Amino acid sequence: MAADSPHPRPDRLRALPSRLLGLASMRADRLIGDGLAAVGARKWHYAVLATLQEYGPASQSELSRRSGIYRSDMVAVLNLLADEGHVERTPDPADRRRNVITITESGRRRLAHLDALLADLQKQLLAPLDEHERGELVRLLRKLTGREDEEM
Amino acid sequence: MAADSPHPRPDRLRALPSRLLGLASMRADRLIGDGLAAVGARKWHYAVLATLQEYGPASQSELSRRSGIYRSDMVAVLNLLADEGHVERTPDPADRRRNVITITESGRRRLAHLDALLADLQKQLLAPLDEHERGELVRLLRKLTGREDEEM
DNA sequence: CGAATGTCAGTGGAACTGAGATCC
DNA sequence: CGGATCTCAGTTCCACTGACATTC
Repeated sequence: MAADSPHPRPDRLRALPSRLLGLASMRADRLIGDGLAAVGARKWHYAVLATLQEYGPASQSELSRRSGIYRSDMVAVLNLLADEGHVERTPDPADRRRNVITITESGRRRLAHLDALLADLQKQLLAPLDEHERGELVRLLRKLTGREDEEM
Repeated sequence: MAADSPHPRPDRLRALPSRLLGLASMRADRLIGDGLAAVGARKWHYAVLATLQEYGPASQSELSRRSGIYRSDMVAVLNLLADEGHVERTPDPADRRRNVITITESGRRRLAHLDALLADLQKQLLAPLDEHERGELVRLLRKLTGREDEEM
């Protein structure tokens, strides 16, 4: 435990915000990823379904911008969601470059299911924090990522 | 928190702690990664050098446990650091399975340099937060990752 | 023409696994 | 012998890039 330098800063690693963020994020990813995998889903599927539900039908590029998924990767995600019947991909008659993506009834049910699951997983994730601290953490993270002014 | 009602609150994605953590972590990774790359370093190199400085010489397994890098990946990191002369890898006479890793003078200088760089990058990362909020964020993250009780 | 769209192939980093050789 | 250590090969996942044909 004894450091060997004349002025040892104890544990610079542990105090590094970037490192703490990485650690916390990795745990969250694991928890959420495992939870979703248990029902055969991935976080991207949830992201797309939720975005569709909240913003309505959209082109693939719009979906990309809104959900943060690259439009190259969006293709595979939509292929899967379409195969499962959670989403419909139809050509846009007004602009033949575009596909219009629409959530289906099956997709809505799937989303509701995932919503409940996600809520439970978030609870597990934030278990070490009390009620006030959870709110604070979310507030700070939103401020940090430049999203504090967006309406909830 | 998460609404699963027929009238969903806008932006469940944006409010998801796991997602905010991921976003913040990704930005931090980018910022720190780019900053370190600008001087030809990677975060693992810093992690290893800092761990050596604070805990003293150690075997590769010990280094792995302390820094969180997998044993398998540690090999490549140490190869690089040894090539650059920042670290010495000598067989342990007491246990010939082990290598004893020691930080060199050059490694100490490198670490000091990276320390200054890292401090600046953390400042940039936390720029959106005021002084008190930065402390709070670190405290909450440490509590979340189960590190709040370790001595600083 | 330039710009946007959907698609596919591929890169690079990081986390992780498995196995083999060596040694306690 | 079981178990730890170092090493290498390889896998999986993710964010990201480049290129291409089509359409506006």
